[in-house]
Amino acid sequence: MPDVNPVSPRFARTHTNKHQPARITIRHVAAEAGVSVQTISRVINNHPDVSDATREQVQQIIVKLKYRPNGIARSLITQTSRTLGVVASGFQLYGPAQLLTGIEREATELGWHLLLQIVDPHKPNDYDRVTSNLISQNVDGVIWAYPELTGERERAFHQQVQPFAQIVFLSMEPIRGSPVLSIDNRLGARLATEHLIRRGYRHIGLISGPKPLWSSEQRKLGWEDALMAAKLPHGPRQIAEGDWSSASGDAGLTRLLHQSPKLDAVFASNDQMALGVLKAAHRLGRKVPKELGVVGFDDMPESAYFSPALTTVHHDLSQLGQLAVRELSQALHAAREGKPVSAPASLMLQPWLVVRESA
Amino acid sequence: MPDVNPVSPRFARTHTNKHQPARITIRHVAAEAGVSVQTISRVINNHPDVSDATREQVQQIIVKLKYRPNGIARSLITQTSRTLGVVASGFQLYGPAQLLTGIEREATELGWHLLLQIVDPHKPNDYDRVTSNLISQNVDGVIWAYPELTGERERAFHQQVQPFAQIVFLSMEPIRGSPVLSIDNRLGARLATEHLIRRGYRHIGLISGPKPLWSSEQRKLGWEDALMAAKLPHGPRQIAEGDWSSASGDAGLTRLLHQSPKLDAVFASNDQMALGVLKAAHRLGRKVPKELGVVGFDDMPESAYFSPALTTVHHDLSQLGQLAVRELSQALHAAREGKPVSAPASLMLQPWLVVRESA
DNA sequence: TAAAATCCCGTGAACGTTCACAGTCTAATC
DNA sequence: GATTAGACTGTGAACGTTCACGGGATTTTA
Repeated sequence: MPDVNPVSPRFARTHTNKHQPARITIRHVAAEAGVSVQTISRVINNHPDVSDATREQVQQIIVKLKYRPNGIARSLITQTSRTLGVVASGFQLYGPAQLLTGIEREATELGWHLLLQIVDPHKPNDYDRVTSNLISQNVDGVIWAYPELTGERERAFHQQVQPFAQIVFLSMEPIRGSPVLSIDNRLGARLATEHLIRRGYRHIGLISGPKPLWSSEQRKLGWEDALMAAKLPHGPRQIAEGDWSSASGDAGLTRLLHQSPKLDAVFASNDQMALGVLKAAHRLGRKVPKELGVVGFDDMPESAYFSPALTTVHHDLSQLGQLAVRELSQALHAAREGKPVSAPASLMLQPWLVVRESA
Repeated sequence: MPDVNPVSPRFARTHTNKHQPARITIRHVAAEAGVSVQTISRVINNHPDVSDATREQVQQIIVKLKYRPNGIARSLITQTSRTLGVVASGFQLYGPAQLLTGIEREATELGWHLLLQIVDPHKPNDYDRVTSNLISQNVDGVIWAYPELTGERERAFHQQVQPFAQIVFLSMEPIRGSPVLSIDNRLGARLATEHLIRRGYRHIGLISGPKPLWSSEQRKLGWEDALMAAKLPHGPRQIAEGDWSSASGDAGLTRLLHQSPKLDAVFASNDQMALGVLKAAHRLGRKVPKELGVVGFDDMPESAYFSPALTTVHHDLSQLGQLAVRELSQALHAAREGKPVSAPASLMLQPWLVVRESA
């Protein structure tokens, strides 16, 4: 625990609410302009039924008084908060961070606010809390970016939230009645493994992600697909489960080489674990790529600067996030205008292989 | 002109949400329980003046009807949204992602919602948009985590938002009237550089972060501090400006060695650029640490797995984020209860050096 | 020229909750 | 037995906005 040394002796700024100036409301503006509140409302919402002269004058007064419409009051009456809920697992890892970046960018672009809800998988009640929060805050739509394998919780969530908000699921198995957008993890893993096979490697191990995640499972399946097609071995002794961290990649390769010494290549389910693999290989004296082929998954910007530069699978999670917001936004606007709403479509983005030095 | 965001370009509110079941309100619960709405309100807010029998019965009905209080209506009357605004630059880089992780964790822990506002430094009007959004959404407090050097925009923001919300600034120069929490970047950089000096390196270059950022500037100053104290050279030819990316670290070292061939060590202002430096050194045939000492800044989890393992400066931005939320939360609660509020204190967290193989 | 349409603006209600206050009933006190 | 205190519950207003509707003045159409 680092020490926390106060730099200045506490700003003693007595901050009593009494000094806070009263908030400027639409009524103040109306009074100042000598018109009704409804007219002000029409101006700030760009409704046509206002004369140019009045509009001009009102706008000046708005600037002068520094009036800002109260979004809360507006939400209450319009029954829409212009907010999207995002359920995610945090953004420390590269993938989730990319995803959120894309979501965030597109959301501000299209004028949506974001209500972030991070789920702690270790707390069993966290799903309830998240569900409650989203409903309480009247979100118009939800992006579920927390991909568990079972789908049970997702279905429960879906059932509870669906009446209030449109939902888009990200990176998980298909769910009845709601669209799912995702990367084709299975294809990506297959491409990676096929590349290793083409390069002549014959005993190809897998460092998988955490078991309960759908993306982990899919990448494992892709690895199996390739090995089965090539009639190469793919038993449980060739698999080590990691947790996405470099440390787990290092430990994984160590264990794998111990279990099956003939191993000559590894597909790591993300780049950070691949980095751990490179490190372990170096320590154990296995030259990459000569004696050990390594392929990762993610294509983080850093991967090109590993030694040796990492061959990996590129995918664009930021784009996936953008698409999710766009689809959701379109569906919501359509719903608002009473159009027959076609829910957002499911889709899968295709990853591709980036060949560098490690295989 | 403040951004007066319209709710939507004229929508025909057919409002035939025929498919959507009407929302369950506090009135439904009251009717079902045969009591007044006020009693329901008291139950959901844990007010004491309710008999145990009534409370029990009401709670059952709440569960039965799946009633969720409408946070928007509540915010309107209580004049508090239980929301903190976070102004940041995105979370693609390690530092900001760590910071947001800490903020996020502590916020959910203490029951605050987060309204994320990402500023695009290239759009000049983005500050106005962010300010408007924060005020419109009635945030109770703001964490400003976007550290520019000038402080001009921050001061303008401070002036506009201060009447409505308590503000905490992160990682920037002190601002009159609001607390600033930060890492001691200057100290960290000095520690890094002093270590290089102790190890016998004499021509020590700097890969800096982007100019306009306060943290970049501070790290540069720390580097200068150490070199000046040791009476070693520290001219502009020893500095290359990067953009935090590995690519810029690579390019930076290349340029630096070109400008001053006697260079025998580099302090990179973050670990990702340090990775680029390691790569460039490898390509140019300079052995690390023998012929070139390298120290980074951040201590990302991956840095221990670089080759060679990176000597770097450790700091805990996640903790900084947590502290920011905690301070803010305390100040806001005190203010709510009408106590004389001492605004959150400014403080600086101390980083420390982690010695590995690269220096 | 009368009727209809258009433009512009205002009025009262509503969204779903909490606040301030006013009550009623029972138990305790003098 | 009257008074007081305490426990519990209800009433009407308010938060700041938009909605549905109404209506007068002006212009267009029949």
